[in-house]
Amino acid sequence: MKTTGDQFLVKKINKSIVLDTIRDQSPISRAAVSKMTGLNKGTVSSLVAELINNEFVLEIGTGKSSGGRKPVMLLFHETAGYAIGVELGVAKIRTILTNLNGEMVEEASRKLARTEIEYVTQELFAAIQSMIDLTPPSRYGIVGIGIGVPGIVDETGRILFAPNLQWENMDLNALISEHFQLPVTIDNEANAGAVGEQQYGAGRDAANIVYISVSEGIGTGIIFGRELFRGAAGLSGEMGHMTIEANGRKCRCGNKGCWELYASTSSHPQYDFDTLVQMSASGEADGIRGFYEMGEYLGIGISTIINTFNPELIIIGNQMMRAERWITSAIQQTVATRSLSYHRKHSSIRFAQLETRSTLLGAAYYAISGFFSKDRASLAETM
Amino acid sequence: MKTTGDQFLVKKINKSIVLDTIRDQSPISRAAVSKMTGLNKGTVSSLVAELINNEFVLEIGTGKSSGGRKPVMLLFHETAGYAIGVELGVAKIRTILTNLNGEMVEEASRKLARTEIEYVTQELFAAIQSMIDLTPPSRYGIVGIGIGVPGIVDETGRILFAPNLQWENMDLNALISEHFQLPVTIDNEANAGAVGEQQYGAGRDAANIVYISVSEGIGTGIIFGRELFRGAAGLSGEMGHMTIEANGRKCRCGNKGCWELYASTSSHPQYDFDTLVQMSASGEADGIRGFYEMGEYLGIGISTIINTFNPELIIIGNQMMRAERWITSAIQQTVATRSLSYHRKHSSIRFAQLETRSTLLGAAYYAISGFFSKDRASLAETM
DNA sequence: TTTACTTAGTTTAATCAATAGACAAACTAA
DNA sequence: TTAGTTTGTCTATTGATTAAACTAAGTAAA
Repeated sequence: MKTTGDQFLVKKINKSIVLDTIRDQSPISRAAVSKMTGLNKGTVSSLVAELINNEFVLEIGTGKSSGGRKPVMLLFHETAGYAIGVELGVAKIRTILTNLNGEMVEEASRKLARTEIEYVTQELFAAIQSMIDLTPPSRYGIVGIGIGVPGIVDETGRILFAPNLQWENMDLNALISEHFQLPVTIDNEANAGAVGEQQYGAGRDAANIVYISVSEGIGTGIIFGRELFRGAAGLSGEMGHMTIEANGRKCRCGNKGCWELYASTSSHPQYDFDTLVQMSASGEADGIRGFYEMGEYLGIGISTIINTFNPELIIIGNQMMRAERWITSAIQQTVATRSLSYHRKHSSIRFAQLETRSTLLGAAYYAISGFFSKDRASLAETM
Repeated sequence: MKTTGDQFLVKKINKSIVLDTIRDQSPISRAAVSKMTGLNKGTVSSLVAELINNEFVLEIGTGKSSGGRKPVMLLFHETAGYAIGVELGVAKIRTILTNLNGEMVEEASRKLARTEIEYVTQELFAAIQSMIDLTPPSRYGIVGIGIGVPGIVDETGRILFAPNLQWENMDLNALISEHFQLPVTIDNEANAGAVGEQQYGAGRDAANIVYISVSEGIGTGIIFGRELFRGAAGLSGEMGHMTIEANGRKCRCGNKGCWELYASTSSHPQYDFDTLVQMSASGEADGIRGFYEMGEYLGIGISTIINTFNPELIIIGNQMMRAERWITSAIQQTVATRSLSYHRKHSSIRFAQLETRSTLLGAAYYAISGFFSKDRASLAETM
């Protein structure tokens, strides 16, 4: 059943437009919000009054006059609540605490000695609890927890398969949300990274982004029309397993010639990634050649992505960023020869701006956006 | 500037929900519409009254009582207007006339002797005019023209590049819409085919579809969340040029090892497509083997599509449909070994249900949906 | 035939959100 | 001092939905 329209829907739409405008443009006056949104001045006044009442917006005194009465400047109240972002890796758990603007206020990391579920969940509980303990007092407190994991996650937050952790079919979402009694969002590490870069990093102005997380495997997060794409079952974006050599090496996924066998950090036949970085940094030809070849293969996959999606922006993130200066030209050259010219003109390639925090900040954003997009029933309570 | 909410928006939303419900479920009573949509009985009554007034809906007498007053059954008035769908091919122009339900009422085809722009546009004008001449009288007449073309089209309907017609950068939309003074939508043939199958064919219940148009090249139309995906500049879906052999044959697009070099109807090194069909039909091993290999390569690309998009449905259309019985098992087997099991479970592969009319019906649907989704300003005039 | 009960559809009064426009407040500039 | 401008609030109006009453028109059982 489609949601029908009524006045509550109208108010919800307009209230979130006003709040978004204030958040993006603050400090801003009521009059300016009215002009920008096209909403009537009176409407803006009344919605702002409610937002102030709920502490989502603050007045911070008058601004400069432009020939008439001085405007009262409004600010998004970024510390009315906090969000927790978690990145569950194979060897460590990283956590951050952000305000409602996605600005980091605390950060921590703890090593994981093993990968058994019981041990890891205990460590997760402890890591999250320590962030909660560090949270300053605020109106809404912790508004939610977002978690990025290295594996396939369905739409409900169940981890279907995490090869590196050797987990299968595990309902992490239920576990965490029951323990902390807070809203929890769990997603693939690449999806979270894509969202992080889109909200706070290299993709802030782009509507269509493909984020490529390159480490031991290759994961992708696809954003269309400013929204993360999820396939039929919430799965998607496993482009690391697209075929680029029809009769290439065998992959553990069952396929042959998968992209990640040729372009991930573990794809070099001889040296591991750390060694390659060291060699290249000290100018050794073998290292530089190794990265050049990886860059070419990355370019092959990126060309397919450009022809398929024609995204405004392709962002390369995760471990492979450390090789930026040795792979960039190989990628660019390969893409220049292999992608369709009409598409290439509209696509550019960049490296992640948030460096190693794309996933963490994206995870925190899941919690923040979940808080602000609650459905009508729960909105009525808080807003 | 985001569209803000007001009561006109609410009415527009609800009116289109009511109309959609009647169209999908007709014949249906007002009471049933109210139950299905959750809208108040009075609201439904008043919206239906307006729809009847505008001849979008008809009353067709009473239905069966279920223990009380007999319901008045409502019907979507499918002949209140007509749409024209056009498929511009290399050797011919095909045209159909449909009612507002996308049901074909006229069909025609005319051969193209040459591909020069002047000649082809004259033929297009004549082909469309002959459909207009055949249109029965109705309240709204021809509501629009949709055209599917073999090439890259931008969001405004400008043909950027049509290799088979040898056209470049041509504003076909302006040409046609000025000549007939009607709304015109122009899109790539594969996108139109995807929309056709989604609305009227194999994909009617699916939200996420990838339509693969396989003829001399391979084009794809991607539908997410019941909406056609368009990339940054309205371009997208040129998956025929994804790399499946990193060092494969040279393609005219500049890339090497493009999918369409191995899996299109023109990909056999020795025989042309018609010959292969004939050979296979008469049981010749060479023909059957040829199709088996094509099926394998199709399967390779489809596996990548499954891993990338995890669509509910993959639809194979256009010329390659004629080889359905010889390629199906090769495709299925290849996909079974090459795609990720978690994704494969949620994806199924079918052939186009509208046969050779996917593109034509999709093009007509562009015109119909354009008519029903006019913006508020023009809606006020007609509705 | 009568009576009780159902279902369909309309009408009416109430609610509520946005809007236009009047108005007050506070400022600039001549 | 005065005229004009900008900001923000207040008020009456509009219009869409809704709940609930009401009318219409049937079924079913005593």
